[in-house]
Amino acid sequence: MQPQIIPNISVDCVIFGFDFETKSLNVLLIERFLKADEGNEPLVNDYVLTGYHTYEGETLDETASRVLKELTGLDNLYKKQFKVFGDPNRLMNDRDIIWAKNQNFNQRTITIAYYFLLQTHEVNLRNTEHKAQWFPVDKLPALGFDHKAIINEAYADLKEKSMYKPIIFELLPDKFTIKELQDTYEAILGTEIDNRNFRRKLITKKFIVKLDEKQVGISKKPSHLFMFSKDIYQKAYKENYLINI
Amino acid sequence: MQPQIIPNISVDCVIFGFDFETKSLNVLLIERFLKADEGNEPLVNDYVLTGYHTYEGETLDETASRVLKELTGLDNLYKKQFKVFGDPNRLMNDRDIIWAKNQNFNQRTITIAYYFLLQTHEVNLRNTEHKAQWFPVDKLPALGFDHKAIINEAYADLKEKSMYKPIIFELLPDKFTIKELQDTYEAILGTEIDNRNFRRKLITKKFIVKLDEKQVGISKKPSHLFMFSKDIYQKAYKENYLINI
DNA sequence: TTAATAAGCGTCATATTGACTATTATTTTC
DNA sequence: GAAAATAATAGTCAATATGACGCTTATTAA
Repeated sequence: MQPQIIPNISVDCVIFGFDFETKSLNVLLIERFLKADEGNEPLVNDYVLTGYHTYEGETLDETASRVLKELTGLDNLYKKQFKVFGDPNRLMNDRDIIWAKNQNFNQRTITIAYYFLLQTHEVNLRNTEHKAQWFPVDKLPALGFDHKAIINEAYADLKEKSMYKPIIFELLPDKFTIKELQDTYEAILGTEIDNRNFRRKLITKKFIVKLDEKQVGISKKPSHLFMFSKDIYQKAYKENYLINI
Repeated sequence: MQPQIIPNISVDCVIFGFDFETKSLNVLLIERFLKADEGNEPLVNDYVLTGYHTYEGETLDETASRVLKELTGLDNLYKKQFKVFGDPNRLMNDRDIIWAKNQNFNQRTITIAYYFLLQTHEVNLRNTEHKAQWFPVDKLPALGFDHKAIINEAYADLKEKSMYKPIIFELLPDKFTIKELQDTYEAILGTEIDNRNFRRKLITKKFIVKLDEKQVGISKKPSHLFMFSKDIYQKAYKENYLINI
């Protein structure tokens, strides 16, 4: 028996993936398609975030994790509930009205938006029944509902947090090079960073731990691998309130 | 005619006020009271945040502003939607069940939590029809529902933001002394700060503007007054992405 | 063997910080 | 009206961090 959904409350998930090939911060979107009656243009043909209604008896965090798992098969990713979108007319552009009519929903719906962080290669797109695809966060396709706004707010939050919290490591593999770390920062912040100063600054942090390993299978000089120690970070910053406005 | 409420969605407001007399960050709470049938102990006698259901046709931000205005008469304060509380059993302790029965609501309700920032003396408590009262954020009374958790999350968010954003000025009068600014930081962060280093650090910021005015009606050496220039701040930080983990 | 390339080390001037000492401008008290 | 008390404000000094660079080294491809 299907669990009962709460019709006016949903969760939408912005799935951010960092792609090390293209050094691009991407968002995972699914296709929304509705064929026209005759041989005309499709009525709806755009992309949306993955999301679904909350079930009775389920927490919002559980809804978000369930929705993520259904699309990607993944669990235990960094998850952040960052904002609620509840404007009365948030589902009111033309395509959305056609879509809503087709899907038989017409109530005002409030959506709790989450974002998740991972690397694009962690997701096997062929496994998904939806047509899911990665898009660079700065080259998004036409989006349904208010999902463009949701993505932009998620990105703004991620950008801000990445400047003062070690959230960026959620986008990196466990073992990474300083250059990869820098690439990720540059992609998120949209800036160029001097490589030598960046190295110095990061390598001197105690929570960036140098491993006894080097990159393999790389042409050019192979780089050392590092890891992020959450433990050391938390110990160091527990009692350390600094004003930095 | 009354607007229609959305029964399973509400907004709760954490109203933070800084009290310069006691140098304490306070929260404005309203009394929740339900008399017992006989001369017994009251059935419910604790405090809650102010909050109410969203109306159809109203944005969540509008709900929050409306609720704030009803309690305090105030408008245009700093407002932050910081988290949603939607656990299925969030209203399930004994007193809450009694209260819910008395008020005829029993549905799962999801609440969107906001916090507001102001100075305690801006609110005239005698004007309010509810029994509203300020409590220091670290000395809260017995609270109904999950409101203790909501306040703690709001405080954690405020604390974090105050370290890297100029949010603290929302708790201060337009014209303030450096000592008042320091007191506010110390109260929020719960730390002691060296007065001389703090002065130097803040006074050298271009967005802290020294006025041609001094405190009046004070014994001891009167201090200069300063103001915060949002304009200067925003211009300076628009293009200035710094990693500070 | 050499060229090419990215990794990684070093330098220098300037700015910021943390920990203190000292001075100044007020009001209250004697 | 002088002295004491108190808070505001200025200044010092060593250590550390930053921004803007130049240079060396390890590796693979040619």
